[in-house]
Amino acid sequence: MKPRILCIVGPTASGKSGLALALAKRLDGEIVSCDSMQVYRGMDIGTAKATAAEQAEIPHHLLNLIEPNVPFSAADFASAAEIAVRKITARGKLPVFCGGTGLYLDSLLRPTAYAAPPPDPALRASLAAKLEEVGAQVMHDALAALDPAAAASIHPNNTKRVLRALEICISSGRTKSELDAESVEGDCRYDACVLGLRWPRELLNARIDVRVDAMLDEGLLDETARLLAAGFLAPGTTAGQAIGYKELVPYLRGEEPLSQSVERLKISTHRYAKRQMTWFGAKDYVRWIDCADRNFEEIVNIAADLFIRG
RNA sequence: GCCUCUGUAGCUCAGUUGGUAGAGCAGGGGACUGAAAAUCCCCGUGUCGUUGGUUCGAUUCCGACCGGAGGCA
Repeated sequence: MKPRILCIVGPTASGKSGLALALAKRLDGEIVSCDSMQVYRGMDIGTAKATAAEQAEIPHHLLNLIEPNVPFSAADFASAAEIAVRKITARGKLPVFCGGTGLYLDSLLRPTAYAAPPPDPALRASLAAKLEEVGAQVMHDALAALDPAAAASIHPNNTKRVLRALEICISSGRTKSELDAESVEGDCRYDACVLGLRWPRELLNARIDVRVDAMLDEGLLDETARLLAAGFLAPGTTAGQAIGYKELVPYLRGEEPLSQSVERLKISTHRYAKRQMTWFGAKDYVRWIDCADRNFEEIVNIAADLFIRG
């Protein structure tokens, strides 16, 4: 018998955290964050991390695991999440996953999809150097020679993926497309109920704008300045790619007015939300709840009902 | 008041030696199998400020007018 888990997904600012908290209370659960940025310490306001008060009410897992300059991957998430689920279910509680990092949830729901070898930092660095030297097209041609199927599905400009596929071929001696073919749908260790929160685009963007302003009121600029001073916002670092910080750096450096930085932050977040909707929208394991014209109580009831009925 | 520059996509601007126009950003759609808040792909008709004139044909040249910026008084 697979353990049951509940997962709340959706774009940023869709209300996942509030819903997860309410459901955890109602269903006797504990929350597991499914968010690539909330694992980092010191990134609180900008990642909309659960507050201390919320964490005191309901236990939260997978927050504040590491410093912002430490790499973390989907597979790291999957193994940490399995440990968290074991602990939670051992106490007789329900694991309630909550977060917008689709790849991380995928790594949990489809574990064999991550059977490829882990990243090899030295190999990765040498491939990156090679890319600098010969250009994207030559790297893509090299992949086409080793793994034509993978090359056909990856655009030459998408160098991150081209390099990852090359890395898999070189370090495992097998092709990425072979390994992909071995991954099976429905191999999840859990009996997962995945609920997605959906909003019309304009309403969601308006919610995002309100939330960005609220984050600024809560001290996002100070938080950003702290990360900047600690050297965590350099391009290429993990924190340096988090939305909510990199957009404010030009203002903190005196290069542009605050209003302009804030505008860019809102726009980046709109675009991010759109990518999340595209990702989750393509997943057939998500059951959607339309949030427009419904109050919080109704949404909680609908979600609880969907979970209880299975 | 006079002179100069300027008015082209939601924004910033290219451009057409006269044959009705294209980039970046924004916006829309999509992909994603160990970096994912990342990375990448596709999508551009807009009274070319208004109005007369020249012309087979004007957004392009000329005039007037209306905005905007600067200069001289």
